[in-house]
Amino acid sequence: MYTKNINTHLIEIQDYFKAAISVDCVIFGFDENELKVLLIESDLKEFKGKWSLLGDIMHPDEDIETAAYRVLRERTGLDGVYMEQVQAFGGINRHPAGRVITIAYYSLVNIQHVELKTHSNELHWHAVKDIRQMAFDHKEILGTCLERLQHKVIEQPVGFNLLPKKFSLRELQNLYEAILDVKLDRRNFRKKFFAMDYLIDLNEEEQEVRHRPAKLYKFNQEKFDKQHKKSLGF
Amino acid sequence: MYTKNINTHLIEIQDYFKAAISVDCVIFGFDENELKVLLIESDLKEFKGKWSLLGDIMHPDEDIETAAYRVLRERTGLDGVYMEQVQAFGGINRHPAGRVITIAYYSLVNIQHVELKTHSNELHWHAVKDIRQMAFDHKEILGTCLERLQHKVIEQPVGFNLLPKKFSLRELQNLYEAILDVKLDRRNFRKKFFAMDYLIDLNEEEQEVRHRPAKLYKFNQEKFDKQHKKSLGF
DNA sequence: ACAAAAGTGTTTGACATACACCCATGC
DNA sequence: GCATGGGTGTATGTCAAACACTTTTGT
Repeated sequence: MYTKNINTHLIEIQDYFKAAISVDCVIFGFDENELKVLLIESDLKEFKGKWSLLGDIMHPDEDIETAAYRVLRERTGLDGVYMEQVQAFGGINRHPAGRVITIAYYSLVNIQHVELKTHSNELHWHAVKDIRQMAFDHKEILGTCLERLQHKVIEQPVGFNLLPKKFSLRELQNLYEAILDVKLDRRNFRKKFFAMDYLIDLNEEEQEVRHRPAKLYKFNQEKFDKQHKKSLGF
Repeated sequence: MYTKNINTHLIEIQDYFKAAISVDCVIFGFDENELKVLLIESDLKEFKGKWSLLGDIMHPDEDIETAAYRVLRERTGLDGVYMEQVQAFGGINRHPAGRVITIAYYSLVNIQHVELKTHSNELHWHAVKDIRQMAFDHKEILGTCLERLQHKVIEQPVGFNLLPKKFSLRELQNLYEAILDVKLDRRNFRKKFFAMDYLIDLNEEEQEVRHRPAKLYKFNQEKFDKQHKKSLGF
């Protein structure tokens, strides 16, 4: 028995250059105390009326991550935001047009910074927990990305990317409760974040609330980056 | 500005079906108290004498995971072993033959069960920590897979897949020390595993050691599966 | 008897959990 | 003054870390 191997035998490859690669972006936002995701209405007849992730075919001259950032930029106008590759999805019949393998990314954006392009009125933010059906295998992709985010957010303070620069501890807690779908104890939550020591007290307060205003903080990104570099052994 | 989107606009896709998808398997084994990985010598002129992961082009009629299992089976004769997708690698020039996106998997095998095929004398087990250079971007892929394994092994007891059915606690500890590249306290390690309660005492002992023989255990896979199902909400 | 590794318990500190009251503001 | 959420501390349990001596076997 002879085993073909792309890494050792080149000649036979050309027959195989027939697949398409796409990227699909799970763009998370946070608003009204809910985790949201940006979706577009599919206009494929196969998925009429269903919602779809934002994706595109990867161009021949860009690498995968570049394609994912391009999709994000084209749809939200944002650049340089938090993004992480999750995994590839490649079921044989996942796309009606042929064999399309998609690489899923999720990104965390400040929903206030997103200005939906005027030509994109078919774009909408959806509460993640209310989503029932989606086009393609996008429900599965969304589920996998959400799980990854849940894991990530308890390991590293990436949640700040979903918040405005200035935020109260209540907002931060609401965020974590929305992502993890749990209720958290307020005092213990505060203790944990103060102990982490990534919060900078801005000596400002909430405005226009009809109760005692909360103090505002910002995330100490520089300190986090520095400490994280260290832990990576640089 | 108009944004092409594979999920909504089909007509333009055909131009893009020109990429190849491959799978690359990081096949981990454990022997002589070292974490090993199964590699093949590359015979591409570009990578003469360099070592390469085991991979192959995905066939048009199989999904990605099937392709990965096929590579594993063809190279090791093994089936149904532990495997996990890690992520896609798709740098523009990562493959000399053209645009090849590869999906990386790692798998954990009992190295004693692997019978290297006779036609595969170019296959060798390498100690992970001794590997310097590899063909393609395989060093990066290996590194990413190792990190994923390190994460996984502290969350779930997947390490058993690397050991013989019967093992001593010393072997188990050596395994964890090799994977995580740390020294562990023997008493705390034993405590932790006994507390997990996934070890079945076989009432057998090591043979032919020139010191007090250790007791042998096996992993209670059924119990683990049952508890894990529960935690997934089934 | 000696070498070599197996086996075992206790103490300590750190961290997560649970829980209730006073405070500042707008109305 | 009342409704609303902001802000705080303590007690308890759980878990990880540190640490040294006895036991069993082969030679």
